[in-house]
Amino acid sequence: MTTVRTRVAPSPTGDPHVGTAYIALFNMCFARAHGGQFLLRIEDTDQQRSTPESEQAILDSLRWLGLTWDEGPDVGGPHGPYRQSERMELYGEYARQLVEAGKAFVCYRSADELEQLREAKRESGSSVALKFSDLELPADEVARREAAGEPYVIRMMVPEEEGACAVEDLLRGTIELDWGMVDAQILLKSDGMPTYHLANVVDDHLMGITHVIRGEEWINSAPKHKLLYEYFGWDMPVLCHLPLLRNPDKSKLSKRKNPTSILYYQRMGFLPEALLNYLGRMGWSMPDESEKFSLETMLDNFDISRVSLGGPIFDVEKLRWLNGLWMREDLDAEQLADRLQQWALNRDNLLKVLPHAQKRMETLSDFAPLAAFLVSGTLPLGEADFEGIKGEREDVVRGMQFALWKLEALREWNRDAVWNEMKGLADATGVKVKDFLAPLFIAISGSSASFSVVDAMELLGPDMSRARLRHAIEVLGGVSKKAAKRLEKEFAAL
RNA sequence: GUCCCCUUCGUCUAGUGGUCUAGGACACCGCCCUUUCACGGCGGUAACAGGGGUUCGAACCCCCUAGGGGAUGCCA
Repeated sequence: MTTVRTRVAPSPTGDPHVGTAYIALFNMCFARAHGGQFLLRIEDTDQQRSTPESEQAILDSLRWLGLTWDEGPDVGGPHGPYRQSERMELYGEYARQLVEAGKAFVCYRSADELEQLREAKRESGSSVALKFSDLELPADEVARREAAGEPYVIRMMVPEEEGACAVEDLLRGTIELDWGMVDAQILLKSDGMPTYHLANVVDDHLMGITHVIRGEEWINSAPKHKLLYEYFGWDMPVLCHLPLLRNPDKSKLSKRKNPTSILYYQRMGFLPEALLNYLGRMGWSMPDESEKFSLETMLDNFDISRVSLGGPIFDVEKLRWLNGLWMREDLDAEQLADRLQQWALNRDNLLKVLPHAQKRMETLSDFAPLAAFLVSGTLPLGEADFEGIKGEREDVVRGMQFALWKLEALREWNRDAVWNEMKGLADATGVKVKDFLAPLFIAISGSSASFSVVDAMELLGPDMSRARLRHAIEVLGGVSKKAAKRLEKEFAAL
């Protein structure tokens, strides 16, 4: 039986990434096309990242898109069968098993030492991979550190002699990777949790995974995984690496340069079926090259060999066109009315907005212009909109860029948290809060007369708020690469 | 730096040795429809990264070069 799974890693801010949905979609299609199972696995070896909320957000987003998965031995998530302590025990056991078999070793090296070792390797011009022979400490030193209770990790043994590891990829054929580039990968971190590499191999074995379909960024670690399968004596699943979604500048799709959160597209008013359809067109085509197709149609026609290997650029323009097609062709007026209500014009949403609007209304009709910015996507801003703002343009842009960076790092999105960040920035840069907020007003609401900007940001949510700031910065001429570097330094110094 | 992957219009792609003076879609431009704007219809501009092979024949196979991306973490 074909069994595939997608590993879902929550981002630090909990945004469900379109790249995750992309990989999940292809996993699901592959599994279904082979009459197999499609499982989801939430990655939670890092407790900092993975909270019940961030896990839930991702599952909800995937469900919103219309993806479905099977209940496997472990689908992860906040109520998954393995909790942290159990996971520690499980992976710890496998790691110790390898140590006993001489396939892994305990390493007491400190971060500083590692830094020095790598530096020395770099200077000597040889490859930078750290092997057992580089890391090995004299027995008495090991004993000393052990007695002192110093933290240690478990690393895997890797071949030290010249040679290459041949890895089979479903789409690319055989790939040869030099062992010289592979270092003694940490399997178990000093906190007792496994790294991706160990968890990945162990989980996949336990889940009975037969095919691994993942992003191209994993090709280089395939030798480690292959070796682990050999060490454990397990069958290795078939590997298949999908191309990476790209920004317009061709770099790996990142939120710094592009909205990447599914929530953003949701709030922007894209239909889930259109977004999924678009993702299905990234690197893949229907046999008849049709542009618009449902998930069901994709499933019926799925053939992994129709994946093209060049990294596709995520083009919002084409997504918009496709979304328009879906709205025109697949929804009648009744259904469109329902969609609009679900999307924003529902009672809950109105009740959230009204407390801010009511004071500013004299007639019911005042509502629409007042709230328009909340149901808009990208605001039609121009440089002229910022003319009334005090200060040099350069300083205004800097302030907004700083605000954007602060907001990108913000874990919890609410009025007070946003306010604290903004107030903190204003104080740190020696600008009056009022003046600091003025351009943000324009960026967020398109006008200087509106709800308090922090209230507006709370209502708008993190993704749309950040996107508007980004847009405003662009409108004001943007930040060049050089300037960005300088600003980053200044920002770090705050 | 080193290793790996990738390379067809600006973008998404079709193409798996002859049917390719390279097809479709988005975007752009023009025309038609229309009281406006959209939608829709019709048409247009626009690509095989470069160089060597192999072959009767190469977008397709091989090699080199270039460009892009990724990896090089106690992140995934």
